[in-house]
Amino acid sequence: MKLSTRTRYGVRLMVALAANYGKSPVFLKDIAKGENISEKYLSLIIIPLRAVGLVNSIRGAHGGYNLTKEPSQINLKEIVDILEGDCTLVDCVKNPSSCSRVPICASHDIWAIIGEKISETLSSITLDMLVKLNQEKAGNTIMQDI
Amino acid sequence: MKLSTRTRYGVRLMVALAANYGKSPVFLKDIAKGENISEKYLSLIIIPLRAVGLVNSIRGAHGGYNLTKEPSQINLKEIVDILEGDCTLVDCVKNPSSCSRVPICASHDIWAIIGEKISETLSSITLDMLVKLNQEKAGNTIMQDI
DNA sequence: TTAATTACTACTAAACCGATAGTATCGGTA
DNA sequence: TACCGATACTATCGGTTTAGTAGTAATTAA
Repeated sequence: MKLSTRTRYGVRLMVALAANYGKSPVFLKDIAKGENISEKYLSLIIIPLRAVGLVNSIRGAHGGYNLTKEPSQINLKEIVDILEGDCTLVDCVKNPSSCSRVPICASHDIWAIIGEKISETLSSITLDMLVKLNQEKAGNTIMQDI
Repeated sequence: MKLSTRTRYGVRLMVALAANYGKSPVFLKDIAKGENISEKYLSLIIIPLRAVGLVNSIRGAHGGYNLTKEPSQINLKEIVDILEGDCTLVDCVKNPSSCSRVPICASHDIWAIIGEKISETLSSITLDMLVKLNQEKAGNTIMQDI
């Protein structure tokens, strides 16, 4: 039940974009450096995020990426759904016809309930919350350093 | 973030054992037939469940398996923890030293919170609840058939 | 025209996963 | 004691997925 590296990186990428919201476009190169992630790999991860309209890209010199919406209007479920496929723990929740046991299987119902809980929690967390949390943690770290 | 087949099968295995609690030991062969799962594969899955003391085994002719506790005393988190390793979405929650970014990473905190939610929900669901739910679903199916 | 940047396609090495196979061991029973 | 039915253990395998790399094309500001 682990999240893929793709999703983890994708969330950090989106948080980095959120931290820059309202400013000029960000180069993927800079995010890659800041997050210590391969730029090439990030450039693959951002494709579906752009395709679905969460991210806007500008090609060419002085190009870069921007969020298309305010960070408070983008929640984690949107990102996980895109990068992970969905927020369910078993295939038969999203696609009941994939298993003939669904009508008689109690576990199916349980996995569906837990998937709902996960979705609710992810939906309630927006990018601006993550940006703030990052700032707080950075502040605490500095305080600790002093 | 999908559950492994191992975990899904393991839960169904435990529910089948729970449905038989208090009776004579069950042959894995019979559970395999009832759940339509390879007996050999189930025999691998049950090893860690036995090792941790959730299941008791009797070898030899007329052997079989039994739960060691009442179904109401066994919850899903125990089973998932054993078969899946843990109930966390990312490694750095269970093992913070696996990532140097943990002290400054907001996503880490978020994944930890969601993992907590999942754990709580799994803990609240016991095997006897699943047995009852199975019985209800079986009843409904029969009603539909008539 | 050049340099910087995104866009796209292909590939690969390694890990993981579901499952199978075969043998060993145990224990009740005839 | 010999046999049969069951669990216990170890090894292996093929397929899929995953994380990541490589190279080239397209775009645009200067």
